[in-house]
Amino acid sequence: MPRKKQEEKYDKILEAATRVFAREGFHNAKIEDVAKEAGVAHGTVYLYFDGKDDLLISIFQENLEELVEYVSSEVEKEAYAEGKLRRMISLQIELIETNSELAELMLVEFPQTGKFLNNSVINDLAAYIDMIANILKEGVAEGAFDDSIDVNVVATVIYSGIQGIATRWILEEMKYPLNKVANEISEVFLSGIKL
Amino acid sequence: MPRKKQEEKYDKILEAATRVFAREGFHNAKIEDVAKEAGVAHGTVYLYFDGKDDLLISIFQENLEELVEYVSSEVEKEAYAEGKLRRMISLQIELIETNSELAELMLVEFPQTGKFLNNSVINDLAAYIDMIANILKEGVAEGAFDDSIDVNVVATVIYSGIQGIATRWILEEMKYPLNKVANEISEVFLSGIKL
Amino acid sequence: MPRKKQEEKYDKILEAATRVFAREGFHNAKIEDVAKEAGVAHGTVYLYFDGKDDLLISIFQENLEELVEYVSSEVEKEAYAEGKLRRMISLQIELIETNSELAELMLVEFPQTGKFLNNSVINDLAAYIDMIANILKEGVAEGAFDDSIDVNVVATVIYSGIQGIATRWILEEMKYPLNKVANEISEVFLSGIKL
Amino acid sequence: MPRKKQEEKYDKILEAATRVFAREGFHNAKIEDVAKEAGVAHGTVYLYFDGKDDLLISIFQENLEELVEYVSSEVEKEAYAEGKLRRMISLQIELIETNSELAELMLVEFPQTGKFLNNSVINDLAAYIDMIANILKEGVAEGAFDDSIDVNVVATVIYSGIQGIATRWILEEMKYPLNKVANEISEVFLSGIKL
DNA sequence: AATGAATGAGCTTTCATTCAT
DNA sequence: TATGAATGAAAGCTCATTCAT
Repeated sequence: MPRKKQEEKYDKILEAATRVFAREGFHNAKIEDVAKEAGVAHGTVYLYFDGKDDLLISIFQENLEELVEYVSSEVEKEAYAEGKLRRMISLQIELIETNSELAELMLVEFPQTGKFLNNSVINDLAAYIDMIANILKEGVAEGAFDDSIDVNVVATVIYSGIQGIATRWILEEMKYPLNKVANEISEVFLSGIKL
Repeated sequence: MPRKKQEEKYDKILEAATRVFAREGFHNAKIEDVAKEAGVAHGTVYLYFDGKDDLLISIFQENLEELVEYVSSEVEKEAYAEGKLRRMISLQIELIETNSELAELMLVEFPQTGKFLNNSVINDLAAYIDMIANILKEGVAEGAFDDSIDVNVVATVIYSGIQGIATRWILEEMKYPLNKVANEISEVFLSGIKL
Repeated sequence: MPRKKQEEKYDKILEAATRVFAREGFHNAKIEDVAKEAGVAHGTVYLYFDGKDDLLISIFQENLEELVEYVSSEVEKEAYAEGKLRRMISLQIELIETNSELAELMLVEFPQTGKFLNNSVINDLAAYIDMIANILKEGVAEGAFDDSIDVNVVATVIYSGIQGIATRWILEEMKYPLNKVANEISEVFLSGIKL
Repeated sequence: MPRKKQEEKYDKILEAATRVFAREGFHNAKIEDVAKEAGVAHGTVYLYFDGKDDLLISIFQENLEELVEYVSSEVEKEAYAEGKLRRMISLQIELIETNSELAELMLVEFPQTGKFLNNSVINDLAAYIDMIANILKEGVAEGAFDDSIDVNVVATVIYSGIQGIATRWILEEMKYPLNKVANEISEVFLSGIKL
């Protein structure tokens, strides 16, 4: 499997796959479609990836890692937990809006196919929720958040709330701007957990 | 007279399909599997349903309708919005736990396949969220809930939060009892919107 | 995999495969060709066989067994080893001539593909050579054959001599009648081992 | 000057192909494997050969020619037909044992693929059998061999007997030393045809 | 109504071959 | 000469669907 100079092509195929899988759904998508979208012959896809499954797993891995890193670093710019949580939520919403194909794959395709694939992806997802849980713990330590909450459950609810909003938005074909709701969500959750 | 027999078989196939689709995933599942699970020949499936897609749509429709009806009627037993919301949340969680295969289908398979299918299902889902939105409106009218909230967004967040918790629970293979979290969720959201 | 009433189709496909594999060579032959030759759709082949390999193995097994049985019983009609050996050789030659496609498969395709397949077939072949060795042993016991011969080596040489003659005959596209040489072969070997 | 280098690579590839084809079987072998075994890029193979088929044909031709020449010259060192035949048989066995990969290709792969290839190879094989037939003719002329034999049939049987022994030896994965059987074979055939 | 044998479109994947470098 | 990335024909196999019984 070539890499290096040819990372260019590797990336091109991966991006094409992201678009095609999001558009057609993983199972409906054909390798041929991905190849066409990437402007290569379908055989070329197999030079860079082990097959259709590997393509999907690679998309998840390449992007989740990057995402967690980016959001983590951004969030650290805020001094207090409340700010961190707001930042995280708006960042997340923003990313979904900017990168809706990837989001669609993550939110809509992943649950369906994830079960049958390598679960390193599940671990990456867990890392993301852990990040939220850590913000909540900080808030509790700061004395800003209610200490009776179960941080893991609430973290999951927050993650899921965003995910759900985004999923709905995607299924409703992105008819309205998503960023407006970031504040609304932040308010609901913050009122819900602030002392 | 044969009517009874027929409906019996219709239901048997539908239930078998629910189980098989949840277990294998819609795309991986074979009509043959569904037929075997239902104890009929695979040809028989086509006497009751138009095909694989119709089977999935039928599952969604039959159950969503029933669900909305049941939850609506239960919720009406409560006098105030807060009680209604608590009731709705715990009922929803309970149903997911009791009927995890159906829930899995709704939460995990639907988003993936729903897009490509008849969107009457999307309308049914919308009806469910509307029901939540109506509870919220009542709460605002009662003066119990913050009137600055956008009831549609919050309804979606609540719906999604539950959905998300459940999805995670399903993907983590139902390792812990779900009902414990119903209260936690109710508290978060109610604190978040109560005056 | 259906059987029973449909053994008819099972046989039809097996015979078609024998012809096609002999004609095209196992590796060059396409399932499609076999299906066409049998007058069925290519999918049907998979109802009766697990795949291309299974088709080849099945041909070997179905026929070798039958062959060993038939030749054994025929040979037993002779009282003495010399007669048995003559009978075996002429029978073998005759069968090859009558059933040249099968013979071709056995002699030409098997060695190439056999290595990579299930070796129950190799055992069946061994059974055949054992049968020859047993005739030789009888001859030695009768005092008719030279007791200094290694029966296993000679049995293999006899088997191979026939096989080789047949292979050559097949590769030269069956230009001359094979049965004429049966006697010649018998003479060579019998003179070679008779006292 | 580059001539030397070139021929070196030609030979290196040919030898690599012999090994790989014998090990994997012609159809299972990949040009990539041959190239790797020869220590060149797979594109390079096409600078020296027209393709996969040409590679196989070239192996046959290069080696058969050499073989016939070598055996002929060796055989001529014997004065009488009987000696020539013994010499030929033991030489043949020895060569097979020494050069088992090539032998495997000749004996196991050739019949399968030979049919579909250029038949100059078949002619070379015929030349080899002719050589045996000529020895037999000499023997008859010397008055040493039975003049009632059909020299062509017997030549083929002898050739095939050796071939068969060798094939069996190869398929049984060379578990026993082959040279022991050379004498045995010679005895059987010589007793069979000597007066 | 029920069956299940048969169909064949359509997919993934492999790999001999080409050709720009 | 040598390379190896790229190509795309070709093949095996699956399974939703049909339909004769």
